[in-house]
Amino acid sequence: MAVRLKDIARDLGVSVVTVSKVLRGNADIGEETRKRVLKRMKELNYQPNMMARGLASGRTFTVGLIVPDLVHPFFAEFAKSLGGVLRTRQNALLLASSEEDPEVELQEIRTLLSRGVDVLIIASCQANLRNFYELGDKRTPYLLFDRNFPHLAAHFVGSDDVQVGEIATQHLIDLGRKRIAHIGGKGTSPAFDRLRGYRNALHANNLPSPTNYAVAYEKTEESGDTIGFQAMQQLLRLSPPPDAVFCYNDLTAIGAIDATLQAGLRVPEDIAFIGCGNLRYANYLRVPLSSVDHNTTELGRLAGEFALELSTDPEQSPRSILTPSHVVARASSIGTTPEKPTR
Amino acid sequence: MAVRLKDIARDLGVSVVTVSKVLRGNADIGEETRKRVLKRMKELNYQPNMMARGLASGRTFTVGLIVPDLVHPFFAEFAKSLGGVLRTRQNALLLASSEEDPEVELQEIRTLLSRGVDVLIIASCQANLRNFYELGDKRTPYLLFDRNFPHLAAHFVGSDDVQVGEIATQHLIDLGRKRIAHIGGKGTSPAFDRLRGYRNALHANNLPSPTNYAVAYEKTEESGDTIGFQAMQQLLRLSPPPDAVFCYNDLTAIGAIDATLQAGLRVPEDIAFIGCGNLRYANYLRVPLSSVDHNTTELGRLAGEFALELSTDPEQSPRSILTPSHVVARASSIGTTPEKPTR
DNA sequence: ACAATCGGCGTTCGCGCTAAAGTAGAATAA
DNA sequence: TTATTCTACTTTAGCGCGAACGCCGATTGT
Repeated sequence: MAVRLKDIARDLGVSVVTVSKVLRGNADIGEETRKRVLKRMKELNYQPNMMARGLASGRTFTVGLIVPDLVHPFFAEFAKSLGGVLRTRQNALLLASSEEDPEVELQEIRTLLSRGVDVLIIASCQANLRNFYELGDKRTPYLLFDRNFPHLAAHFVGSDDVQVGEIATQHLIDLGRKRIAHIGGKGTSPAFDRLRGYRNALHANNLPSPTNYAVAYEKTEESGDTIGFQAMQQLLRLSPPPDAVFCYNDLTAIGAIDATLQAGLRVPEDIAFIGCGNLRYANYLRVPLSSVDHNTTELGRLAGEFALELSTDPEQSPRSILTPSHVVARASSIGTTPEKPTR
Repeated sequence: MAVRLKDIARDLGVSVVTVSKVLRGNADIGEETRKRVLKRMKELNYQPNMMARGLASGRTFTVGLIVPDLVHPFFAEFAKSLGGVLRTRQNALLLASSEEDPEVELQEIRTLLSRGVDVLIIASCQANLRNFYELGDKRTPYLLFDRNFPHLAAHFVGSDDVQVGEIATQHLIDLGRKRIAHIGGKGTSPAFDRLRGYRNALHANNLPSPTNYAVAYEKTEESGDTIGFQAMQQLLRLSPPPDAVFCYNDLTAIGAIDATLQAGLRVPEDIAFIGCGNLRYANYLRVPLSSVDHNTTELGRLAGEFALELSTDPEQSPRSILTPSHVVARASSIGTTPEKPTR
């Protein structure tokens, strides 16, 4: 087995607790003893057994994260950034994916709780709040991200999605577009809020917002390209068709642009597009894609700080952190590719 | 606190061990008692405390995974697939990212071991084998993936990268190309093996393989586009320049194609390209990109099965599982985009 | 009839660690 | 002096579980 406190204590002729105290930086140990213990720990390459520590102390220095889809660049980047913050503070990340399935999500919540995570960060794929009631009677604090439940008093970290909808739409308006459509998502707070932002912007500029210009689909995250393609075909049949489209995400935009080009129209001359997410490859697409960047790395960092705070002090009143997003303009809206690739 | 075995035992007037035995499906419990216990477990929504179980039994039903980069689609997809397999078998996934930094990797190995993972799966970013010596004296079995150390007798799961190099190069040869270059990676086994496959294919077809046609760079994973761009500019200065290029990955290919187009050449008429990884967006790029698909989901599944096997039976002699890859041809090599998007 | 067996359950112990409560001796205070 | 307070430790008592073993009454075999 690995080295235990007991081994170090035996070697040095002190008690296990003394060694444990040195490990945790407890004040009431003499300088002499502390040095001897630390020296021996290094020599033996001691690593504390977190299970034992967790059992005894109730803290595991582990944060749980549940995302709907690991492959999605947004969640992957968030997880990466979060993991970086946790690592510098000696915490581990226990990561699970719910595959956009509420049943799986529930199971993963159980799994993580049974592993004793100190905090649970979750982008829930649920419509209702069932799973969180179950969380309620536990001691583990949780932190929602990306997807919020307005009626649940919970900690939250995410983009300001109303603002996302506003700046994306405003960008199209600023380019002189008048008939702006929206291909949106369904059933999640970002989808809802971006739609609201879209409407806000149209209203603020006295532009019409015909109801058939705003369409909403499910599964925009997994198969956005197909959905964008179909949705755009639908929008193209309207008369007049839109001259600009704000898409829920980049994949949707890619599909929508595809449909537009196949219909013999030009992008952005006939129809301009903007997506969300600022995909890594946005600049290398057939039509380089304008997009709203969510500053995901910063989001992950903030979530990490917040989570660590919650793990030392779980009893805080609910707090929301919203980060601002910004538009990255490329050919799909402004028509000329910038000299330098923009990220 | 959460429900414990003790609570159930008290409620039913039996001993804790009896309840524990029911939980684990131990044979020597009467049908009557078993039913009562299971019923009460459901009522109280009992979840075993994995830390306690881990301490007492030495098994945690947790698999650790360390990848160099979570955001990389290959690793993300692998992790997703692996996590799926583990979930169906009641195992959890403890995920860490080494950020391509051997120091971080070492720290993450320690972290995961101190959490008592039953198996450690790792795509190491190390050149030497230092970290694994440390692993050696522990009891935890480990499973390398993607990146192998030929001189280390270890379990391995990954693509057959020699074959990857061969089929990619053969694809270009089959299209009639004669001057085939390779923009490769550096310092990892896939980079080395793909280069070997490339050479094999050229040799088997009696084609020349000038040494300055095979270039190798580091950091191809993180900033492949930039590297591909620069590498291609270099290759274009040769005389004669190549008429086809096999790129280490898709991002490199994207950069290389960019350089080619900027030089006023046509893809694939003047130069054909093939990458590796079969990026989700490969079909939507300026030039839809031909690529080698690694069947990552299957790879993750196999790794999951292997890991579970190792966790129940750690003392196996080293075994390697290599999965075959296949070419997905798109415009960057064959010149015409297929009707249906191919994935 | 009596040992041998077996199904069904309980007891004991300890995994590696920490929180809390000692304790012995030295220093300080009244 | 004698009580008080520190300092630097040690002892005790679990955290929630599982492995190993123990035990008791009922059945079986001869």
